[in-house]
Amino acid sequence: MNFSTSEENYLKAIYHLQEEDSTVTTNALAEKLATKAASVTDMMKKLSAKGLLNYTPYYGFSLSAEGKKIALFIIRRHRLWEFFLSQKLGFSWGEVHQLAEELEHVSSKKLIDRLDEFLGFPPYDPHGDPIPDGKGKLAARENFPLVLLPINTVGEVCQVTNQSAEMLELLKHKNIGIGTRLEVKKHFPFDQSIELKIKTRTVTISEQLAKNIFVIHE
Amino acid sequence: MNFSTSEENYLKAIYHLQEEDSTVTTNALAEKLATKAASVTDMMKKLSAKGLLNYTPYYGFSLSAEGKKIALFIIRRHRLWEFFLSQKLGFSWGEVHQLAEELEHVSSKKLIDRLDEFLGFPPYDPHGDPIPDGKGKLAARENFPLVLLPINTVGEVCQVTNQSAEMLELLKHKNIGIGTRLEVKKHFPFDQSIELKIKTRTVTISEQLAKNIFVIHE
DNA sequence: TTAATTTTTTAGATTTGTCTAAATTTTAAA
DNA sequence: TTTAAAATTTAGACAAATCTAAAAAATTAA
Repeated sequence: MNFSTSEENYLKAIYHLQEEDSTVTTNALAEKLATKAASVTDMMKKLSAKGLLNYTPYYGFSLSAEGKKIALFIIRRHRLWEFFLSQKLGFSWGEVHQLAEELEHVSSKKLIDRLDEFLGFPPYDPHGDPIPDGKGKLAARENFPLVLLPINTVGEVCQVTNQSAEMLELLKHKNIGIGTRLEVKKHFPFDQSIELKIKTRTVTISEQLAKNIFVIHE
Repeated sequence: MNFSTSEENYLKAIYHLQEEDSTVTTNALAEKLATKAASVTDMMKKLSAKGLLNYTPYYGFSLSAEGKKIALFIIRRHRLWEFFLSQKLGFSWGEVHQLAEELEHVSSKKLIDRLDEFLGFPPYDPHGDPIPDGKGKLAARENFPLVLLPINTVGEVCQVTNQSAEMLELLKHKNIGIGTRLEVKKHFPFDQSIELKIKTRTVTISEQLAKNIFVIHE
């Protein structure tokens, strides 16, 4: 089945709100979509009639199994485009979201599967959010060495191997610790050093150091 | 200014019809867009009010300078996406058009300029049609050696250098002559030989031969 | 547990793009 | 040059998605 841009935006928004609360209210959704409660009710009836929602008037709604499946495919499209924009076209972290909002509504499954392949089946988007695979499955959140974090992508430091005093001194000097959120800005091929952005600071670290820092996407 | 998908489709269709006839009729446009004459008239009033058309009721219309400029930018988006789909995602000549129809309506100028750069500023799309540059200029139609024709791209043989009897014999055998339309399917890195599609046939030619065949896009 | 407040839904209007059917204008034919 | 045919426009209706204002239901507070 095929859905309008508006229907897709509603499904996606409901999915995201459900991550926090399993049942979503009319007002919460209206705020998220920058629209009015009355408009939400209208759309809920429509999506409900299509079997994408469990909806009890006055008591909120949640995605049906089918609705959730569709939402995940929309999110898949969104995050793959974000990855493309960031990695291939060099857009910054902040710019990709808005553009992906538009691209995500081009719904050809074949296009998205080819794009996925072209990008090397990335498990996370530049914001660190997992990208549903061709079957709608989300990658489990795993940690991996900082050197594998793609350009323009955000990670959170979760582990540091090699706890020598020398290394800890260096980390402290650069103000990097467990929980630090950092974004990879550049890889220098000459020495494999990496330029990071931490909040507003720009920091360069050696390959040796990067290999010992583990991050999770976030 | 920003335009709806529908307005963009009308502008593009008028541009293409104008290539054949400088003034476009209501019925011709209705047929091209698979819609009704009455709908066309409605839209003509709207585009006319926006200054994109020269419109005399009952006497057809043509794009204003501004309308033409916008049409060229839509065509730029369309053809760049076609090139991307063909060259990067491996879609065939026949598949790219429909997908590009959807992608072309994502209108961020920055996105398209970055895509253009990423693709290496291609002057022609896979159908051989020229891609307007960032200023809306179309490449002049030039001939170049077959070896430079990108994968999944159509060219028309327009010149054959080295007119030795041996070469002409080979060309005749492969049924290639001036005016032959061919599509490049594959480059084999091992010997630089090229696999072509000519109508429904698949033909392989050597690098040596390909260097002597000149084509124009289209 | 009743009244006040908040949330949600309904009713009716609006905009965009489309349609059919009727009216108008132009073009072609007798 | 008048009439018939074809093309175009107008008028009025409809579907999708939205809005405001009013009504209905649920929640909270006295």
